[in-house]
Amino acid sequence: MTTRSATQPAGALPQESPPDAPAAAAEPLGRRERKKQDTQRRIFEAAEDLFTRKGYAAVTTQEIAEAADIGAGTLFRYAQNKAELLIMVMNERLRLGARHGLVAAQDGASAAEAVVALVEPLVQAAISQRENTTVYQREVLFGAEGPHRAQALTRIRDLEDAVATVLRRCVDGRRDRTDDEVERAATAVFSVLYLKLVRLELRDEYANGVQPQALFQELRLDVDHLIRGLLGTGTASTGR
Amino acid sequence: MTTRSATQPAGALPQESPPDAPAAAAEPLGRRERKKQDTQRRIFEAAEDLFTRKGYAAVTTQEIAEAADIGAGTLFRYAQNKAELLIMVMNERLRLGARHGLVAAQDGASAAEAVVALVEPLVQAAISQRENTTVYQREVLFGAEGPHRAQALTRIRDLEDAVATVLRRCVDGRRDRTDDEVERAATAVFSVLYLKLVRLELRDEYANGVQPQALFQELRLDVDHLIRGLLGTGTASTGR
DNA sequence: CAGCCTTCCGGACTGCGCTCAGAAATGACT
DNA sequence: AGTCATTTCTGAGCGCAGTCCGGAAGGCTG
Repeated sequence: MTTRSATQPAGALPQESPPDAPAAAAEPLGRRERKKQDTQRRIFEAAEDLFTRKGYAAVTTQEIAEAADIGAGTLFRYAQNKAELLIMVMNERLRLGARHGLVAAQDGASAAEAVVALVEPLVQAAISQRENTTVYQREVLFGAEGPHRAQALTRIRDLEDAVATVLRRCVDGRRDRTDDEVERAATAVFSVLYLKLVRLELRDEYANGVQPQALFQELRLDVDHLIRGLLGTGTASTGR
Repeated sequence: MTTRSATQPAGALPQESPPDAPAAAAEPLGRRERKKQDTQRRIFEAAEDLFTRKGYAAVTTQEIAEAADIGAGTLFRYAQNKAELLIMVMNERLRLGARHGLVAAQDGASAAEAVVALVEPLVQAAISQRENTTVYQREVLFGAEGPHRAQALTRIRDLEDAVATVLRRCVDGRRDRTDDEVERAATAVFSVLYLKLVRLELRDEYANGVQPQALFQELRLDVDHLIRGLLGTGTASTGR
């Protein structure tokens, strides 16, 4: 009763070019499959363009369907709902930023900087596309199930793991903390960052135009404090 | 362009019986005002009943209007949107639980227990009315502006302050932490609690039927770790 | 009570996300 | 090519949140 079994519409996301497909001929895609992928691509491009230009709320699913040159009903065979279209687009955007984040985290001077570097793509998105990012977070947290949302959740979990890794580097050699403690701390760090971002986005009710620099500084401070707590006082400024 | 000035529909919430109204006669309410308050009350009761019995999604604004015996359009002169109706109801429910929470926090054995006691009403609501609570949190975080949501935000802020107070009691005498540090810690504690709650509510996708006991235990552990961090290692089990 | 202004009410209406029953396309098999 | 089963597409239609404007009802003054 619950659930979609393994019958998800599958693909749907701009594939990470699988190095080599299993045995079967390299190009045995029937007309059907090709058409489907093409439609998928057109939908993605239409959604990306419209959402970016006009913002989530101002875009209707009709518009997207028309821009993708398909019927209004067809759209919903490729996405469970409007929100999933945005999640799809944002996932891709964040994926592109993620690599940079991971690299930056490697040579972040302090642990705090490393952690902040990890979430930088999200922060950048939050600054440059406030509305879409807000909706993205809302829907990832509270939206209906769907393949793209599931992927977003996976990405979040990965981010958390990455934070844990950074923290583990800090802890190593200092005093032995259990893995449990480190993971708890990672969750704490991430929770604070995430909610801070959300609050910030909502702040346009109070003050508009956030200073990116100030924001990053803020985040770094918060993380620093948390890490200091984890290490049991003392400065955390020498990360790795 | 932004905004509602001070022209909010005012009242709207089951008043905390103001001890004595300013000078002007005790009962100078014109028929109009009386009718308005009555309508307000009927809307509140209708919304409370329907949301509780059927759950947010299954209730239509039409239904509420009919149950309150008013026109469909009239409803929206008393609430900005459907979500505000739920927020209104939940605010009241949480307000009733809040007092108990504050008392429990006073004589909580450990600081962790005190903090958990503060959020107990929310947790209880989350357990007994999962759907409504989820919507409540979603709308408080991401919903459109409105008087009831504003009040919910205030309540959240108060809760955070209460947490800070508890923490301050812990810190007192141990080592001097700046207020800034304490407030940061309070925000951290609260963020973790809040997100944990949210995640838990969403977990019905994975596992249903949460054990209240286990949940509270979980929360207590988390808070304990955070406090230990703040205190700079050592047990935090002796709160006040 | 009579007139007038303001405030409030209500239900037809709009717009949008999403569905569904039927049409069309595709490919496998004669 | 012709038939048929299956997958995919489609757009008219539905339900619902929220709007709008014509009209009713309260409160004031004389």
